[in-house]
Amino acid sequence: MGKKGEGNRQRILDAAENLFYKRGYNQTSFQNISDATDIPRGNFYYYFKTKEDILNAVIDARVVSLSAMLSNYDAEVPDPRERLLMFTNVLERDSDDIMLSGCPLGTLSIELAKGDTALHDKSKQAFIVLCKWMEEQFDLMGLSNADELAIDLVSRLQGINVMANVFNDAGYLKRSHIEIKKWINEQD
Amino acid sequence: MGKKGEGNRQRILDAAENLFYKRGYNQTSFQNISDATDIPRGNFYYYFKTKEDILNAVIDARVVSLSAMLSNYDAEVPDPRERLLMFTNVLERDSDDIMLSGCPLGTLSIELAKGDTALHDKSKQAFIVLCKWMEEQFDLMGLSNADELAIDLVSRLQGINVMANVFNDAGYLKRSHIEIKKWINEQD
DNA sequence: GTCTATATCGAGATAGAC
DNA sequence: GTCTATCTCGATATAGAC
Repeated sequence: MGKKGEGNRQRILDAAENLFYKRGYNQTSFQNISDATDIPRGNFYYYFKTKEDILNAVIDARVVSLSAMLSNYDAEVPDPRERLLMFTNVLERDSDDIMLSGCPLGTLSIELAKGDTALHDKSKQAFIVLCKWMEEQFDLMGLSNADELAIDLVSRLQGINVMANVFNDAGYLKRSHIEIKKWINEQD
Repeated sequence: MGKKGEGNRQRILDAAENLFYKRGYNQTSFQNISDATDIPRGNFYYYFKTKEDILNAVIDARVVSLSAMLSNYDAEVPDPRERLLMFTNVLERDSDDIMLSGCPLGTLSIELAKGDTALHDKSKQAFIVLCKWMEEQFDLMGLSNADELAIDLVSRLQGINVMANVFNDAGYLKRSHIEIKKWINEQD
């Protein structure tokens, strides 16, 4: 048999991650998560003390999965510039979701910035991981202002995601990704 | 004597505009607006049929005030490039609010994108006004791809605002505004 | 571990007195 | 026009049976 409970915990986490993204954290109810998992509301409290606990666990899971993805690039792709280009390509793959719901990291952090400070701070973690990784890549490319380039790249990507979300414009998204990749190739 | 009621309507609108920005639309209650205005909850329904009606009126007011601001630039500043630089300077003036609560237009649209479609569509209106105006300025500057430049500029500004909001970083905000103004001056 | 029933609260909205 | 009292609903959270 084994740990069936951990399976339930993971299912709650997966459903919450998706719903927090598609509906927003505050607009996602336990009922929504229950409907998506067929796990009754009351059962959630066996795995998580509060709704905030679920959010913290979701962010932890995101940090882990993002870190794993980036480590994978480090292992599979020798050239740091190629790694950055590959990251941009992944965003292209998710462009439908981004047009509908924006950037998973950005929209969550923006939502939480308007509420509790502790949750907003927590949401920064994924951004910090991403920025640090990009800084490493620019550093490996021998660029002196790697920290500024990293935040500039994330900033550009966030801007693109916001506009894609506001206007639901696929053409703009496609064009911008080309521009971003051009920009990455120009840095030296 | 005159229309005291319209004064109340305006006070509700002003308080709602501020609270929707600082707390988010969904996280702002009638009680919050009541506390801010000293107008009892029940009275709101004399001026607005629903909470969505208040939001629609807030967005209408923003469109009017943004249009007025831009028309004022058109009247006061002859050079279109100077107008764009002046717009950027205004954002600099609001940088404390942006670090705390993000871009008033962007964060609202992002929040509404996760819910009702009609409200999200409504929230685009301010963006459309802004993009059109910027397009006009680039057009007056004799640039052929004015439409793309306009959305690129808004995109860059949105990215900056997101990062400033996520990281509460004043230094980044200041540096980015310089870069943006450099970019505006480079376009020809 | 799992599930049902329920407590408690605050939300948007309404009715009607003044 | 203004204000109070109240309705209804859905939210998070808890208690306790199985």
